[in-house]
Amino acid sequence: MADEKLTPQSENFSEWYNQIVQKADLADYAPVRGCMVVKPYGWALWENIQQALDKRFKATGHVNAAFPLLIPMSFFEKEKEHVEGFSPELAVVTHGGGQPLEEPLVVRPTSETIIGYMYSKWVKSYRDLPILINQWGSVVRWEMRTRLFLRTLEFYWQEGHTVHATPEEAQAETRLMLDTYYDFAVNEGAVPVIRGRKSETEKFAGAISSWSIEGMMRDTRALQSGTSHYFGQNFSKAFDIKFLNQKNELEFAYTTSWGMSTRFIGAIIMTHGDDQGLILPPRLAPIQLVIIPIYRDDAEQSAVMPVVERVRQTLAETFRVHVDARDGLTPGFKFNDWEMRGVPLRIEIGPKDVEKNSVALARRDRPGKAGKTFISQEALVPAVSEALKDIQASLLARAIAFRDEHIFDVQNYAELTDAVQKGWAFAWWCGDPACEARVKEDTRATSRCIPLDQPGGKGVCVVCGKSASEKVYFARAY
RNA sequence: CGGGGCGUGGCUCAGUCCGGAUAGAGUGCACGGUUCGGGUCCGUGAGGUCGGCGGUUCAAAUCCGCCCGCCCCGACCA
Repeated sequence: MADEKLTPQSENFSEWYNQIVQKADLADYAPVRGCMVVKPYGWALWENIQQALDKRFKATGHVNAAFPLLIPMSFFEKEKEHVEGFSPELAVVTHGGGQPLEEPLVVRPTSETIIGYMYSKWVKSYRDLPILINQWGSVVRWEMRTRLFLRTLEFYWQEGHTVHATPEEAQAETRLMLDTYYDFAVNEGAVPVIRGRKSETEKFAGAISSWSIEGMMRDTRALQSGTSHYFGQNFSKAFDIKFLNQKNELEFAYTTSWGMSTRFIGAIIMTHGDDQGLILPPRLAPIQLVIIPIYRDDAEQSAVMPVVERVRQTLAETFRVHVDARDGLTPGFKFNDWEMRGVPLRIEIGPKDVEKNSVALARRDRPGKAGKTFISQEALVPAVSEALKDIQASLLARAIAFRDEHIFDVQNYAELTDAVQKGWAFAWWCGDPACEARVKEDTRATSRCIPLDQPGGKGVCVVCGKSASEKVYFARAY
C-alpha cells in the first residue's frame, strides 16, 4: 500500500529504489539476510517476463527441462576458472538427515557443471546435437552486499545450456540468444540496451567469450541485464562431452550458456520509474489499466457500477484490467496508489461519464491532468489499444533519449574521468586489462562492453595511448 | 569483510546523553458516520516481553558487555 510519499530520485536514488520496491508491492525482505520475498504483484510481472522470453526460446527451437538444486562439490573443481570464479560465493550443504555428508553439496550458483555432467551421458553422436535446453529456476550466490532484485543471495532466472558440433554453430547460438535478449528488452520492456562483448576481466568464469546487454538506469549507472556465453570446449573437456562426428572421429563438443534474471525487474524500475512511483511498460504490466469508479452516494454508486462492470467486461476481452472497487477510499487516493504501482492507464467513470456516455482516460507516463482525456465509451477499445501502444513507444523513446544524452564520446583520459561521473564514456581502448584496471582505480567505473556497433577504423587508447581497434563503454555499474 | 548509521505498536519516529510511576506521537489497521472527478473529516477501538542474551542497580527502552539483523558508503558480483 502506498502510504507515504516517495523520496525523490534527485534527492537519493538508492532510497527511491528501495522504497518503490516495497511501496509498489513488488517484493519484501525475507528473514534471512539478502533474501527477498517476491510478492504477488512482483511475481505477476516476472511471469509476464517469463512468458515473453519463453515464447522466444521456443520459437528458436529450445525446450525446457529441470536440473537439480544440489551439485556435488567436486563438480566445481573440474573447470579451473569456473571454480575460482564461483568458490567465494558458494553456499554449501554439509549435513543431511542429521548426518555429516561424505561429500559436501553445493547449492547451485549456476548449472554448467551439473548440466555438463548430464550432457556427457546424453551426447554420443553428432546426431544427438544440437542440444538446446533451457531451465527456469533459482540459484544461490553468497553476495556480500545485496539489494532487492538487483543482487540477492537467491534469485530467479532462466539459464539456457546448449551443445553443438562446431564452434561456428555454438558461436551463432551465443549471438542468437544475445539478440533474443536485446529484442525482449527493447520491445517488451522498453528498456534500451546495448549489445556487446565483455572484456577479459569482466567475462564469465570459464567462458571463452561473454556477451551482455547493458542498460542505463536513471542515475546513469549501467545494469547488466542479460548475458550469453560461448565456452568453446572448456566445459566439454572438463565434463567429457564427446561425440562421434560424421567422419567417425571422437570430438569434444562446443557449449554455450545464457541467462536472464529477476534483475530485469530492477532494470524496468530504474529505467522508467519517476517520483510518483513505478511506470510499467504496457506489454509486461500485470495490470494494463485500472478502472476507478467515482460516486458520492448510494444513488450515484448504483448508477456508476453497472457502467463500470460493462466497460470492464468489454476491455477484459483484450486487456489486463482491474477495477478498484475499494470502498471508503477517495478517488484521489486511488489515483496515487495505482500510479505508485505503475499501471500504464487509468480509467475514471463517474456520474458525469454515465450521463455523457464517456470515460476519463489518464496516462501514467504523463502525470496529472496533462495525461487525462475524455472519450466516448464506444471508442474505448481502440483508444485504449492506441494509448497502450503509444505509452510503450514513448517509454522506449524517452529512455533512449535519456541514455543518448548521457553517453559521451571521449577523446582522452581527462574526458573519460569526467564523463563517467555524469554518464557513460565511449572510448577507444587497446584491450589491455591494465588500462581497464587503471580506470577502475581512478574512477570506480568499469568496462561494460565492447559494443557490436563499432565506428570502424583505428584510434588510440584513451588510457595508454597505444593503438586501438575497438571502442568500449566505461561506466559505473550495479 | 572494512567504515558509518540504525534497531521502541504494521510503518515512520520521539523518549536514551542525565535510570524512576499505566512507554508516547503521526500514519496505517478495525468499526460507525461523513466524504468521494488528484492523497476527506470526525468519533470509538485493537495493537508494544522497547532486536536478543547476559551484567550493573532497590529500579533498565535508558548504563556496560557480547551477539543478531537492516540500511548507507567501499572491496566482489546477474
